[in-house]
Amino acid sequence: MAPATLRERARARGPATACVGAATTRNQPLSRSSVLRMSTLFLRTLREDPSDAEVASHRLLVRGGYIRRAAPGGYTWLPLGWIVYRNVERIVREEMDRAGFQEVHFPALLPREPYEISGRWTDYGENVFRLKDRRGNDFLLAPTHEEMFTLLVKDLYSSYKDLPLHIYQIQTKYRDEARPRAGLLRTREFVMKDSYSFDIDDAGLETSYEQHRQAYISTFNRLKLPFVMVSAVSGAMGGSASEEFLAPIDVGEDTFVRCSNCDYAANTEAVQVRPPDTVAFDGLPAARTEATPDTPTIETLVDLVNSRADLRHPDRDWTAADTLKNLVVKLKHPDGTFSALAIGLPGDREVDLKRVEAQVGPAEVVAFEPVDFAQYPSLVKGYIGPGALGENNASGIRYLVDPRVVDGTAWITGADQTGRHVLHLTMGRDFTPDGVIEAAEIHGGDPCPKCGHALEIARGIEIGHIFQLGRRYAKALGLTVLDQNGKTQTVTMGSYGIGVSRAVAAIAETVVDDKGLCWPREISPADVHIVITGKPSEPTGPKAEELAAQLEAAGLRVLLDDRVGTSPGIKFNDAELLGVPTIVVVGKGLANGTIEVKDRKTGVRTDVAVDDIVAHLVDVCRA
RNA sequence: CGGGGUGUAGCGCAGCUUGGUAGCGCGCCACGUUCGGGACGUGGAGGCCCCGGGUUCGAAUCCCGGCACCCCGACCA
Repeated sequence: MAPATLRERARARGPATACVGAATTRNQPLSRSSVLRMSTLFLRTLREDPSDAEVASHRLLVRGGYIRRAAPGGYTWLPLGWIVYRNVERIVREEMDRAGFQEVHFPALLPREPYEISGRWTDYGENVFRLKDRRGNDFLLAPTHEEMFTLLVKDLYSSYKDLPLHIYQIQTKYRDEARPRAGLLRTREFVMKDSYSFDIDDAGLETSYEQHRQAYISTFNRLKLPFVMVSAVSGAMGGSASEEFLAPIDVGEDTFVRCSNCDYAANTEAVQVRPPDTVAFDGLPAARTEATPDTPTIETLVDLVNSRADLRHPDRDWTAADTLKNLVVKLKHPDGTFSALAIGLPGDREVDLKRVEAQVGPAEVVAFEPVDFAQYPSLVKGYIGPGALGENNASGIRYLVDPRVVDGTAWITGADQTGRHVLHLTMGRDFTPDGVIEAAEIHGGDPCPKCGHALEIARGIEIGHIFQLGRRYAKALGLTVLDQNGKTQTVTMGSYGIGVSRAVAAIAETVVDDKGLCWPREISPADVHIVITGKPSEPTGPKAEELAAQLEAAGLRVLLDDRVGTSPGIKFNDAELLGVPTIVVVGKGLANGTIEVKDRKTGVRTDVAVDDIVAHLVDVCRA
């Protein structure tokens, strides 16, 4: 006699493994099996996209019940998400350990002092979460741990014999981001694996850096995360050589260039424009100042000089690239003071503030206001020229120019008088700036600094960053060791980070399709997702239970959709949304002795004989 | 921190212009039917309409002030 209600039927079906204890209303809450059961999993998939999620990883991780937003810039990991997160973390840890790095673990809550000494209590600015203890002492939630690692090594080591040393941690970091966004891609609390290397000399640092580079390459390969290694600038961390690992994905926040011909790739902030050859001054026309009425823009200026016979270029038309645009910005320094900076660049280029800030950091670039002009009477708005700029000229404002401005290049530029411009103003002969700055926007098609072929521009998610920090922190915090000669040496350091929680989102980004996620096997919450279809009275349920137990015994991780009364369409769609790489359907085919195996990624379905199914799946999953 | 958008049931949304019983779809609960691609019927539960002031006999709706979220900039793993 068939059980009367759905619930009784569910109970009647039960798991193949022994049901422990008294009858319950759930299928198997007390079973020791590690099979994940959809009937009891703390999971709710969403039929529709959440309205606040824009990027694919955010949308699908929420829809698939992997994460829930808990706070501005903070997410809760649900059971499936936490499994995925831990898989990623485990891979990172295993790769670090394999490289011979040793894991330690610091507090995230730290006192002010170390950061005060390194200068970052102020340099890090608003991005640090600061708090006070009951006595009013300052603390912070660590945004990164250079200081603590440095102090720890100082605490324990004092000989060159102890070096090199590589230590790392996997830690929750806190940054008070002005704008968290895109789900896990930019949060205020996130997990980072940060490593530090300690060496006695520069050659050692080079070696340590290279070791980390290799460890990162194998880590990202194992995470199945496509990446591009780009030259970078080191920002607030300080230091010299630095490379970023970017997953080339359009929703990423980093813009980078890569050469269409050679292996050059760089963050746009780090691109160094190759200067043209200098030109001898002999025979170059003398500079001349001309009235140029009604030329408020570069465009109108170029039109005017091209249309006036007396100003025309002898061989060709003038273009915006012949003009030298000068603009003034203010630098806001971490201590709250301001200074002015003038930038000169070809008129066909806009200023890329990110590039500027990468070079003036930790100062921030802010707009030069009309009130600021009042302080510099020699600056004529709209007609600022090299004549007024520079530390030795009227304004005294530091003047840096684009690398394309080399000796012998001639420019049309402001004459520091309203309505007047200078033509043929020649660098090195008529003016001398205080230095060079990479401020100009990089355009697709610009020449590669290495080989001269065209650059292309792409976007990426920063998943890793490696730096040669040098001695900045060791010096500030007094980390020294004695060398072979008994002489005190300041240790040189490297710092290396992987965004672990961000990597989960980056991986998700790279594996989405129109149906949902599709995890790399090692990261997936399970190896196989078994879907049971058919009426509860059919043998598909018990057969699937048996299969799940066999697969588990064979070492596979199983997610079993044992929900009763859920229509097959929902189960199929959920399976595709969740993205376990192998989907197994125990259903119709069973009558003919087959079970269907579907590859999530390719969609290819194979009917496999019941007798062969376990061996087949073990093969598929071990492949 | 600038610009734009949105806050109404767990989720997705309508209602607001023109003030008067808070609605729809999905999900959830109960019973029955159904069982290979987001099934059906019947009956239910669930709301500080973001918060605080104001106008009004009466406010989800109008006014003022906040806050939150999302997107684009600015800033960063």
